[in-house]
Amino acid sequence: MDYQFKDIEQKWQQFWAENQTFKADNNSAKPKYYVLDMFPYPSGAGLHVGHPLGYIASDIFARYKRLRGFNVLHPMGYDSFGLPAEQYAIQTGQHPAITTETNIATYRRQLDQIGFSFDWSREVRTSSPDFYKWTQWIFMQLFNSWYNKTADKAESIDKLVAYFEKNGSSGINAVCDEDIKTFTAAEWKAMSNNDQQEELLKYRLTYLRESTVNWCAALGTVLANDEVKDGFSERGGYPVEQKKMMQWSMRITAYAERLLQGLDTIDWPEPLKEMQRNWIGKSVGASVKFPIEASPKSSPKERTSNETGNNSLSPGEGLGEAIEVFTTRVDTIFGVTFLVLAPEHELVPSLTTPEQKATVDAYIAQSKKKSELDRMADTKTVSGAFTGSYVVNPVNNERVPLYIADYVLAGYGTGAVMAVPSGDQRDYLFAKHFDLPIIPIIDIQKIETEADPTKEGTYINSDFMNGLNYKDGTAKVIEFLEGKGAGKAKVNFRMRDAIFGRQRYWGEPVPVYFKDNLPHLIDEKDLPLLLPEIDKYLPTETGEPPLGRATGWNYKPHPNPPREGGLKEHVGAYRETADPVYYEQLKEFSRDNRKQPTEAENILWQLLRNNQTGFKIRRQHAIDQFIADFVSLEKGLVIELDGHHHKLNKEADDLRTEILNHLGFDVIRFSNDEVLKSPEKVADIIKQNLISLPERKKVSPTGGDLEGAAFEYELSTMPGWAGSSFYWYRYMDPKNDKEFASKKAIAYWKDVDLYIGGSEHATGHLLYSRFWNKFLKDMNLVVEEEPFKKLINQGMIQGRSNFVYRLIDDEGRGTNTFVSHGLIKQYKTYELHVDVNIVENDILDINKFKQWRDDFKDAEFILENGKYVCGVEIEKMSKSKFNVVNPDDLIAKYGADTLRMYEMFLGPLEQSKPWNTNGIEGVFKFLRKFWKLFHDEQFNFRVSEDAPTKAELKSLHKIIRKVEEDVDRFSFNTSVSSFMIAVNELTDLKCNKRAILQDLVIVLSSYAPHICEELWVLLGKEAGTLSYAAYPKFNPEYLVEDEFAYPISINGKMKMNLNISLSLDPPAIESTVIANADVQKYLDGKSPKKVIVVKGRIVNIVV
RNA sequence: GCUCGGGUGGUGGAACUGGUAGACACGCAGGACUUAAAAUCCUGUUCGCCUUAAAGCGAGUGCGGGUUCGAUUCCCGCCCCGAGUACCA
Repeated sequence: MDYQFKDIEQKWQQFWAENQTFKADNNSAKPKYYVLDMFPYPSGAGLHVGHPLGYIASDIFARYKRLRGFNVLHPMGYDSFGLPAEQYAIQTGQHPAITTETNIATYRRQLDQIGFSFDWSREVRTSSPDFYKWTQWIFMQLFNSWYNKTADKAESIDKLVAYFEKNGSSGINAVCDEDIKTFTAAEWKAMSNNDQQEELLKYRLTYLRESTVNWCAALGTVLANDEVKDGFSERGGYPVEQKKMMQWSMRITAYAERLLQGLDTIDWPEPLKEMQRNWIGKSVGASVKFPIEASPKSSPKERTSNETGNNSLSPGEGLGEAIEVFTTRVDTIFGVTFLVLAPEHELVPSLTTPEQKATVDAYIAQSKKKSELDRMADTKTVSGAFTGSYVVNPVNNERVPLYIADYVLAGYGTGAVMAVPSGDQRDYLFAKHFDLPIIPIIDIQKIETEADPTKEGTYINSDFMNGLNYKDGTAKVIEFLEGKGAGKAKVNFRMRDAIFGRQRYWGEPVPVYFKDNLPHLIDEKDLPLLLPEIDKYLPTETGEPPLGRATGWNYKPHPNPPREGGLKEHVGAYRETADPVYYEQLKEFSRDNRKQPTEAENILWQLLRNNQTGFKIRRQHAIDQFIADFVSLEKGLVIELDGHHHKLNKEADDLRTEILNHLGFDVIRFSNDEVLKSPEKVADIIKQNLISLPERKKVSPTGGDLEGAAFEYELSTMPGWAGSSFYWYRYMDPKNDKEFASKKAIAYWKDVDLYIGGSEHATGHLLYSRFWNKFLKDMNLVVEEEPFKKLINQGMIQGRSNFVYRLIDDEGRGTNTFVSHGLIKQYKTYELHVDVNIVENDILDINKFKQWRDDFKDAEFILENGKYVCGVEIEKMSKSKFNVVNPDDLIAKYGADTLRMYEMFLGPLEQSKPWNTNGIEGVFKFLRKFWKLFHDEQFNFRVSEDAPTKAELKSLHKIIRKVEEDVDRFSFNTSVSSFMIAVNELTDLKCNKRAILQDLVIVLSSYAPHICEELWVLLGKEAGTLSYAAYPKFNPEYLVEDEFAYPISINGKMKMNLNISLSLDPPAIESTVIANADVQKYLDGKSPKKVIVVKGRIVNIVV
């Protein structure tokens, strides 16, 4: 039979699935090899031909490693939390879990038909509770840890507490917030528990703090720095503004240095490492304090210079009395002629003199108005304002005027710079603009037209530094500043702590509840904290995140220590945690209220009492800080009756409803009039409501009885990168419900040996993953410092768009006539994207075009040479450009083996390139040719048992070695070419010998697994054994030649080839060559000056 | 601006540590088979010149220079394309 790829591929895909051929074993004597792909977000659009590129490469590699005797872990899963499913949910009301499920099914189908050797028994999904349980668990470990700089690792927060108890805060060397308190051991012990918790939060590796965040109103969420590009959201391109919000953050900055150093130990593409280095942004310099001149309100003129000296504060006296700057050129400090603060700097208001207030306020207002983008685009215009205040230069006690300007960024360093106009171009321009002095401080500096940042030469105008060079000068000035307490050497990082909350629904809930406004972890036993159901995927009316809509979603802390005894246990739990005095008061109010019901209340009560609705209803019942008119605790329904005055009170009522919602109650309201008019109708509505409501899930403890206040959960969810920051460990032991992966599994698989994915994750996923990995290492939960030893970025596959050209008539309207690309210069036309699937080799299929869209039904064409030629452009592959090529179509036409090989054949894996289907025929022909080697003219399987010839063995062993070399350096495209060469050679040799073909099947099987499995069985082997066959051993003897056709060049120009025995030495070769008649002809009587002979390579004659 | 990639036929691309530039494939042209088409097979295909032909000559890896017997490969300067990043003090 001819090559029937459809049957063959289906058959083997089914076989692999049924026999779990690629299931990896956690117990194996074989060496391990972990090949990982960046798992996809399952989007609604499905896969296009760009997606599988990396998967094919990693699959070839994984299959190859199996042949080489490795125990290969090659899993796949889905990063299935994320925005698109949620946006879709907002538009359609479809639950994101359903959308996600559907999309995953499509992905799975598409992946399966490409024939990947994934171990599907290990599939993970970040959105499934048994996965995100561990995301939450790791979050808890981070919360329970702090970073000990002395030990240079994360440690348990208990250790910090123990230290505080013993030594107070002195001597602690931690990565923490800036506003930490200093206290003694006794003071610590005297603190209330809440105060202690508040202080500890400043040390925890994940913490809650008011931070400036990137707020994207359109998406309704904050975004991480890496999710913002040029002031717009990376997803969707919506504007992003800076906003202060209470936010969860991860103290990734604790790991800045280790993240930087680790880059030198891993085999990653240099550009990617460079991106991470830039992102971390380490700069070595010094921090210097410039004391603020006393009494900024008095006019500077009133003081003498003598006073200035006296008034200068001794540095380091405390915050607010000096301005701290960070500089990488502390050696230029004698050139400081002004200081500049960011307009947002917190000291600006207090340092602005009354005379300057109007100017400063105007400037701040103006710079606030400028969008982030304007601010970046407009780097030429100099702008700023004088505050009226002065600071003192600590090295020479000179008065230095203090300005604000938006070229200083609040977010970097201290938000303040010491300006040295002679050395910094921005400072130079600023000084020119405001007519400030420019002092040269290095002898060779040239500052007539611009700043000169040179480090060469020696210092001038620099007092004690005069005459010194850069290195000595820097050391000297730091020594001076340290002696005076005015500064010290400092390393600064650009990287900020990562914001860890999103005001979104479709993400991991944060396992935290609030008590007295302080966050507390839920009990580990209560993991996973499930994502609750909500009615709409939108923020609440009060602007809370969508989780605020969840009813009955509250945390009940476990009594501590646990006690037996039903209700009383819960009462006790509440009493420990809530304000008992207030609650008692509330209960009294309730009792009073019950005695004095309004008319409406009374009428309704008669219809609700004694389970008349089928449910127990209480009246005037205290819940949290409120008293509900009526309530069913069982169903969580609060019924409120509003008098007229309530209308005036709408805001307070809404708030109350909101809080009750948080506590798990639905609220329905009736007016007194409604009840008085038809009480039965109201009672019936209440009954219907009760029936339709589900049971309240969480029964919350309160005082008097079981119901009432419980603790609110955190309402943000985790960001998209949470689950992907450890998922590679979960694959090692995906079903484990005791640990995220067992110690044993981690000890065996250790880390990822090869990781393939796109470079778009450079500063997001790949940085966060390294951070979590280092943390897990510190906690002794994993064994390697770096998670991904070797990483390869596959290039982007761009789309190749085709265009047709529509003729424009005299009135400028589009006609229904289309002009071929070669002729468009002679006509007035405009271009239209045309579906690339109805274009072949840039020739439009006119019939398909007419069917493509209704309005083209009667299209006419102006052709060239009888054909309609389309225009071409390289663009991003996207639906709207009609240039998406779907792998399904190609598989249907050519099969998966052809697609796999063609994607590799396209060019080097790491290079970006446009997709072009033009060459795919060649690969398909190759596979048919390969198939034919095993078959006779009538397609009967026929393999000879004869001994192979030397030429056949040579072809085989060439390819054996080539594939070894190519796979090792991830050069898959060159292997494909070599396979073609091998098959061409064997076809020419008419080789159908088992001794050759059987090995060839093994070698090719990682690239084209289906056809090889089929031939393997035809060769009489057991089905399924090919994947674990031994890769043929390369024997160099088969490649040894007796002769070599030496290229003979004269003065470096190749003239001819000469067959010479390889046994000859260079001198013998030389004489053979010179003696040759043809060579003599070229020499034309001249005698050679010099002859270079490289054995087995070349002969070059110089004349 | 800075950092990192990359410029090779009509196209995708190959060429190991400096040693026959253009492998392999697409496309194109011509031919065979066929009533015809598809499929398949064969031949040619860097450019220019010369030639009936065989053959020959010259140029050529973005541009200009250098090192070398010999450079797509190494060095210097420049141009262009792509990616990342940006008042980072």
